[in-house]
Amino acid sequence: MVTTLKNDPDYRKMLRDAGLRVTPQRASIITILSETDDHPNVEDLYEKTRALDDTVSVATVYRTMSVLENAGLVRKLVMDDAPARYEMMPHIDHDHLVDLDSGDLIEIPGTEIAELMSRVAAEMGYQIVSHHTVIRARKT
Amino acid sequence: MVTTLKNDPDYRKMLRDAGLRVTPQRASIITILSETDDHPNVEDLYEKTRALDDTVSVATVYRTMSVLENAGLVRKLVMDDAPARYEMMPHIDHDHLVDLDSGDLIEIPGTEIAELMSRVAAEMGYQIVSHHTVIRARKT
DNA sequence: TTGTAAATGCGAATTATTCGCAAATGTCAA
DNA sequence: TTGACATTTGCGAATAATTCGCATTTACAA
Repeated sequence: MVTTLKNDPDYRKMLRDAGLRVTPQRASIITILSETDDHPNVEDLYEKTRALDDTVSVATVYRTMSVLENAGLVRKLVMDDAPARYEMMPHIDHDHLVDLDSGDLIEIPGTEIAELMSRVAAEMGYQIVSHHTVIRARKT
Repeated sequence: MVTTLKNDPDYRKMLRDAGLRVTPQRASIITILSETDDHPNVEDLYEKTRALDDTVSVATVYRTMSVLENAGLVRKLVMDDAPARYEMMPHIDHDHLVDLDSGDLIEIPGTEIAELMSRVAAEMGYQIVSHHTVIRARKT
């Protein structure tokens, strides 16, 4: 069973531009990840994608995330004590905060932090490729 | 073989204040971690500690890092694709940058980034417990 | 000094992730 | 349109980091 994919206008181009083949599995996975507004881990992603396209395997989800991360299309959020989570690379950058009581992962709006990091890195003679910031915090 | 420990004036007090027992294994591990200026992972730490005190086991190194992290005495640096690394909680906060070409982990001097994060978190109604920032970058 | 909860070592278990390989398939050039 | 061929895939086995279970030891408060 492979239901029709909601038409993401760009995923084919995105893949092509990155020199990657457009496979049905990649299309399904990207569709799911794009339509999700939380930050799924591989297991979440695998289950949701399966409901749409039962030709995907867990290994392919892992491989796809890895390949898309290298292409700069996906961001991996490395957690302290839980499997990694993923999001489509946002056009407007943001960081992440884990609410230690609820376990929720919240996006921090605004680009201030990323901008400051770039500036500081530049002062040290570096250009940022990616940054993983996870702030662990509690409501005051 | 347990050679004499270099006398760290405070580790006993640190542990006591955190409600933790002072064991020889903890003393050895803390001594090693305090005297190291790089950011060892558990394996590094285990090997170096062993040379000083062969009563420690890997499991205890893991447990000690976990317990000290919860007590706020040690910071865990979660890496993207490598085992976690550790440092004694610095008095002056700093962030970390991985040089993607050399693999080196470099400390970013200055507290600007941490201060900005606190401010932004405060605006969202949160108080930061800890933050793990690893910037991946390349020399320009 | 002693009773007891906490900490330890050992090795087995768990969990996330990667890998090897044979089969399938996307793409590009003719 | 058709091959040719490198890429990608599924599967299950392998690996690597970390945690756990349990019997034994030990720190330390009383």
